[in-house]
Amino acid sequence: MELPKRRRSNTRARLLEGALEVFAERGFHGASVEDICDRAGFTRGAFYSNFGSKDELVLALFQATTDRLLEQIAALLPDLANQPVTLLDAVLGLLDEAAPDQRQWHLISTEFTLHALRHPEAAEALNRQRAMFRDQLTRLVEEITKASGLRLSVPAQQFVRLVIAVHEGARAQTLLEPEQLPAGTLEHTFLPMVLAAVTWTEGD
Amino acid sequence: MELPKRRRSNTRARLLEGALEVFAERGFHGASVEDICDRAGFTRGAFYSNFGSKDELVLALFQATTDRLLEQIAALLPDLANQPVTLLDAVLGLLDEAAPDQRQWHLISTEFTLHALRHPEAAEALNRQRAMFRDQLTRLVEEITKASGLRLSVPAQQFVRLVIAVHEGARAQTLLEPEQLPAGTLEHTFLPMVLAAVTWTEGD
DNA sequence: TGTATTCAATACAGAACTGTATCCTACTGA
DNA sequence: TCAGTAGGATACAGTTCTGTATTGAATACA
Repeated sequence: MELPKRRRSNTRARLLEGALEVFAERGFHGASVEDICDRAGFTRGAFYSNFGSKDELVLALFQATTDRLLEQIAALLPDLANQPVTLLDAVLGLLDEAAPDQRQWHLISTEFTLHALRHPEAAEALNRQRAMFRDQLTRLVEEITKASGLRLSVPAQQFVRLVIAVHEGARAQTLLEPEQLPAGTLEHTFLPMVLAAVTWTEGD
Repeated sequence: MELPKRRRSNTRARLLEGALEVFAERGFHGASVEDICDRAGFTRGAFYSNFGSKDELVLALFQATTDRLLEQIAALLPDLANQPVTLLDAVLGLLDEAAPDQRQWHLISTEFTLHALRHPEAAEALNRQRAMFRDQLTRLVEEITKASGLRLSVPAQQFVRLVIAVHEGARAQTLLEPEQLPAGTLEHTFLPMVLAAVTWTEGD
């Protein structure tokens, strides 16, 4: 059973790209459907033959963004787990490389988060995504600790939550004051201390 | 020289209150001037005799919110510095008590932050406010450490930045998943480790 | 008491945005 | 080559929002 062959079209994808940019610039509510279409080089007609409404686009955009993020993580994981990098470098490197454009990613994901805090059904979707994300990181942490014969005195999941919290909190500060707080400063200054405190060598 | 006596009116203040609520519910762009007026119990006429535009209101709201926050901190500081609480309890307690409604405060301050990331002039104002806020916390940290004969191996300012980052990052996670991550978990689990690592007793 | 002033309500004009209905073009496959 | 169709463009109607002009009521002050 074959799927019906559909005409090749990247309109949808280009609209999503445009939306990503415009949302980052003006926020969800600040971006009109027309803004998005202009950016993508289409008219609103194209929009409405691909999406039912802006809300539907937001959902699709979120899904697409999530998929890409998880893909990128999946691609990065094997390297990180095998290369001789420290646990923290692996985790922090992943956080950075998975989202190349820190600024845009921060704007978009923060928008998503605000949206989710106001709309329970969006929160569910976001939480699922974030849970998958954390799970990936948690697995990475577990693999690396196991490989190097280390043990953690707290659940790896909890440690990952901390790393994410520090990373996101620090990122906001860095984006606001790039001069005063270069990217990664807080993470690299303080997380090693935490790691040292929760880690001990097997057989102790 | 006396200021000209003006008729007593709290319309402006009530509009600001309404705006705070509506912004928290729908975000800046999502809230129309009419929404705000409805919430405050006025018509748009009242709005436009008090503010020139929504942007002007946003600025005023930010200023008012900032003033109140700094006032509240100033009121809390003396108690905290003198009472026999630990350094971390003092700092974390301040962060919590200064903003009673965590959810609303998070929504509003995150909105402000997004706005600032898109508008340099707003970023300046926000950065000034955050700098004052950090300075207050830094002073608190310095007073407490000095009083208890402790020293820090990192600048107090840097430590404060970390606490804020963890607090804000953790708050986002907690608001999204209150069950999975009760408020304060990450802070109270990990920050003591950091503090232990950067602290030593005078005369060592 | 009467006049001036302040400020919120009302009424209105114009702009922006959304969503739909229709048209047009280019590709598809027989 | 020629219907059929997918899908983007165009045109339009309705709604919502903003900002201004005017009105009216309450207050301050002479």
